Amino acid sequence: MRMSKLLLPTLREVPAEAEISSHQLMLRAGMIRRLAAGIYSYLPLGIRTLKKVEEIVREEMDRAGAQELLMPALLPAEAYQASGRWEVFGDSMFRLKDRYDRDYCLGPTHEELFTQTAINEVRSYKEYPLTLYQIQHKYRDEARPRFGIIRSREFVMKDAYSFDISEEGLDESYKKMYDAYCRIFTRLGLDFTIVDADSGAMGGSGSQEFMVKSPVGEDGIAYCDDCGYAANYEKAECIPEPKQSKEGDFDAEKIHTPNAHTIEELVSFMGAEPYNFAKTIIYKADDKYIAAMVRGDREVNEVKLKNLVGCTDDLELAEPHMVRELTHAEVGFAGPIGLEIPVYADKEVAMMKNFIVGANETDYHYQNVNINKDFTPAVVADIRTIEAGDKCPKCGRPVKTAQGIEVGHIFKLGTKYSDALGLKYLGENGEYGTVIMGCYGIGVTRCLAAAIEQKHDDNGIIWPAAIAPYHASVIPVNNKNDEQRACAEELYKRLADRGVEVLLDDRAERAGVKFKDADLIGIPVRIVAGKRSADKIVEFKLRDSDTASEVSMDEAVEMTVSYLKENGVRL
RNA sequence: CGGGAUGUAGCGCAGUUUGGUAGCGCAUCUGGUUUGGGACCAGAGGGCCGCAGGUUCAAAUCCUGUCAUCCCGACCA
Repeated sequence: MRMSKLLLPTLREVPAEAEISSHQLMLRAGMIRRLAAGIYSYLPLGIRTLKKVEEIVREEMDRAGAQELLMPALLPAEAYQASGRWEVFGDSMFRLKDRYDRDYCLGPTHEELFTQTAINEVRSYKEYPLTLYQIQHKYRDEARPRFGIIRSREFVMKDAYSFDISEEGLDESYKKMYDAYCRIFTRLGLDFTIVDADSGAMGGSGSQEFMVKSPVGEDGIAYCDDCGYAANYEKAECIPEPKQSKEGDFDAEKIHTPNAHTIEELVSFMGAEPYNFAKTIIYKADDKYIAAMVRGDREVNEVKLKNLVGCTDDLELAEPHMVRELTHAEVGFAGPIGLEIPVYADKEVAMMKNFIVGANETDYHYQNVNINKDFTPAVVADIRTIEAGDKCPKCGRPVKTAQGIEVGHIFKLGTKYSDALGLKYLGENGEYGTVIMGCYGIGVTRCLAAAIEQKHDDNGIIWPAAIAPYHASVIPVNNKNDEQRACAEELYKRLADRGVEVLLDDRAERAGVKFKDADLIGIPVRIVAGKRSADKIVEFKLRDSDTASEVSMDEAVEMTVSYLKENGVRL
């Protein structure tokens, strides 16, 4: 491709709308443009990269035995009404009506449609197992789109669904997808971590997420370098770690703590440590109210608590007026003693002695409180969020924590949708059985952002060769110099003949501009035709390296080809 | 949905406090000089100052409303 003809509107300055590196760089590199909040157009460079990711996903899904099909993105309401998700999705579903006032939506995910397809098209046990997938646009009216294409309202997802007639079959289908995902993300050049994830209200017997570690990731993960354990915060089991308590038998004693609402304020007011306190937090779980207790230096994990309580709808902090009504005190002075709602205490709280809690009276706390003497929790369980340095639940060594971008999620669904929609197979003895499903997603567009977040520098993107929009860039330093131009043209042709996707920067720009753009858009190989062009000596440089070498044109071609092949490019 | 911020040329911003001809840098176009890391000189084009009301002789500027965008939080199969 001649860059003089390429629609490549690079930006020198960082658009004000972009906060994180990948978003800034995708805008500056002329890959995407924002049309509305969370809705993006893909310019030539962007769609080129996106297609490369899609193609790798497609190849590996096909290799794993999955079959591609394509569902509509525009869906009638009935598709979701039978499963109940027309209501469940709530505001996050884009809804619309046709001219006859019938309800439609833009598909946020397609479990129902694939299940329905199996119902319509498959009858016999002989036709299972079956795994189907599509690469399709998804629509979710996110409460808060952000970070460019990392959380957008329209995005490309590969979603696959497996159908089996036994649990063992599901395990096999799941494993195939797991392996395919490993190959996909490896080929994409992503450094990923697989974590155990919460199955949550979906039930099911297992779920894992593929994460790219990044400070801008929206999910917290805990991992252990020693034994390989990895889980997201919702799933990571916390091993209680007793902290030194005040020993001895004391009676609970009310103390005056004016204006001390938070642990920090209490710590400075009383001169105690955060772990001498137990926080009591009032939650609203569906229509009930409950109290959660964790040690003062810990945080409640709301997903764990939600699963424990078994609430189906939302678990959220209680409104301040309800806190006042339930505790008879201002927010910040809640405690377990005399509280009339169930208390869910973290395991660590159960190990504490003579600790400090709110007194359910404004400006008062109790000290020397002891569990089962001064109050009895309804449930003792793991409800806190794991922290760096906590014991690894598998090997006991300290875990590390990181933020991760979720690029893939695989899930054993079980029979949730086949039960709801009536997906059965006819078995070999004429009996009916319920089909067991799995679902498997990859955030295709998100992978682009993850790759950029993972590898870039001050000058721009550093693409993994396998998904770079072009493999190589040939730059004649001075476009008006006939020898340089001829050398670049020849190199351009020879690389293209070898199957290399090559850009020729034939623009009437100064060398500096061409170098800056090549770096910004992250082309892996750069070959410069400069002063020695007459002798067919050119400069070879990799984007991911700061050294350049002068080589013959022949060598430059071979070096390019072998570099690309070594990095997963099929020429 | 709660909190905060911002809307002025394609992009980045100043101007708003104290109302009085709409500016700067980059980008774009023309001519010339340059040519190995975002050149220089000269010239040119480009604006419903987010939108709608209101106050005023006069509104980018003051008032009211509204819309949009971004950030923090809540939410996220």
